[in-house]
Amino acid sequence: MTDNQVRVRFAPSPTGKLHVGGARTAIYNWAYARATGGKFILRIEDTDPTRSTEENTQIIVRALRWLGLDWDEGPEVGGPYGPYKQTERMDTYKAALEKLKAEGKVYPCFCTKEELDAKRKAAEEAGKKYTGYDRTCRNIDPAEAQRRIDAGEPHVWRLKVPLDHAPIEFDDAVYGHMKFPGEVMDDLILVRSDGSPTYNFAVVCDDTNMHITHVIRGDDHLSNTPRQILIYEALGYPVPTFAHLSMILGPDKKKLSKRHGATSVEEFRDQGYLPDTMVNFLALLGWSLDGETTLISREQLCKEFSLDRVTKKDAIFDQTKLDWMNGEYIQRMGAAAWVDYAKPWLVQAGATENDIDERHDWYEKIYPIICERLQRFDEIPAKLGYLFWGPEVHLDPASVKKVLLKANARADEAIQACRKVLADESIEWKCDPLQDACRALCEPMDLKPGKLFQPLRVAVCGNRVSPPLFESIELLPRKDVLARIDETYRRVFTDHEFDA
RNA sequence: GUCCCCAUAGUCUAGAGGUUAGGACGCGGCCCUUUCAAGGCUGAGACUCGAGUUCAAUUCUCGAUGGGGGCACCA
Repeated sequence: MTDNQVRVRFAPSPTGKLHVGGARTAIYNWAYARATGGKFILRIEDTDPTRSTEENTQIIVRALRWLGLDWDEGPEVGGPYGPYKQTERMDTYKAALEKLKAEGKVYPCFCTKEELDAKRKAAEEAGKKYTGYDRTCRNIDPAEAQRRIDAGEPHVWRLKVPLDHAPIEFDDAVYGHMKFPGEVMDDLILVRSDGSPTYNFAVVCDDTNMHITHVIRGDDHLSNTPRQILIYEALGYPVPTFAHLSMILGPDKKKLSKRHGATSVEEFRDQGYLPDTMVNFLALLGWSLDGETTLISREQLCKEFSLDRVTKKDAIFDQTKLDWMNGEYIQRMGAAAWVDYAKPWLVQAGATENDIDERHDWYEKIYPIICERLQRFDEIPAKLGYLFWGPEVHLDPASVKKVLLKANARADEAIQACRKVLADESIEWKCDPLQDACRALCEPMDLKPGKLFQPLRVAVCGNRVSPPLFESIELLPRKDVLARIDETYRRVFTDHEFDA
């Protein structure tokens, strides 16, 4: 390890999917490491056996990979300070506990969870403030304690917090100088009765052993920090720099949760947001480059990110802005990348994977007509389905009524006139010549362009709203276009299917 | 209850002891236009409140209010 090199970590607990708040924490850690030439470490905090699963670990790792984050040490890549899963580091916590035992800085506590819960409840009901553990077991005679341990009585190990400890102070890289009164710190549990370390204990051990220099994490840990500092002090370890990040809230200013809709990276991926969008959006939710920049590349982020421009204010997750941003990225991604990324949704629209692979060029021609009217990839089936109908047309009843059956619209005439032009094989099957030839009908027929083209649009695309008409026609085979027109004419004007 | 944090338009944010308080999303209007978009122009919209410091406070201090988080053998 190089002296003074920044070492940061993202330490998720695998109890669920990767939440966007966690994702932002990961991005900030990653960007900070990249901006400072430091190391970014991924550590899995799986000490809670009831909620942690290997499957969740994989989900989180996959989500981080999808976002395009890479770590220098951690699962899948290894590193000099492994293992990078807490359940595999039990011996290190045990060693730390032994050290504290030897120095008399911890004591065994035989109070059961039930007793503690009862005391807490009683205090609350009596209207008194609960001030933490009452230190009942702190004064048990050591010999007596040992006898009870030897007898197999369940016990936890608590930190013997120095009585009348001075206020605990530290400088947070985001919040500035922090000061917590020492007397509110109770003797927190370091090791549970099953021998496993608690979060606060494991984090301190790991961050020290992994030589973490900056702990960048959620604001919900701010109040834990003084407790952890107590542990650092007891262990005689150097205290890292802390940087706490504000929370991400839902539109109702409550902690972002399922009832607000999508909350996990995975869900946003499935809705058709690009990784670049997510990184950009999350990066700027609580950090700014200059107040002007709204679109920022990974490269720039990795170059310019700094902790001193992180805001302290909680941020509301605004999916409308995310939609806009994703649209911007779609417009910039280019045809080839678009086709590759759009594959699953194109298949939903009616394409087949084989066809996409074999006729990639054709699919790339869709991009120019759709890229500026797409914000999410999951809009593809609805917006591009008509390209995959073959000779059939799925007529939208409302569009038929508004455009084809509108009184005095002369839609039947318009359709037939356009059909004649489109059937003329002397006209090249290209957007411009076809469009020009159809447009030439306007004057002799005394029809405004809209009156001529909208009926055709419905007949070909099935809907009065669609991507550009003649660009679409060019993408379709002539026989299919004519078949659709014929079908529309028959159903609407001959069979009167939509009259009722 | 207690400890801690936060406070610029609906949202994300920039900002300085004296600014016409800047940008972006969204919203309104106009232009463009065969639909929808995109694009261009344009409009409305903010410093939570109350004291104090100061020639001057939205910016500094204190208080109030509002919002958030912690106080577990969860992380």
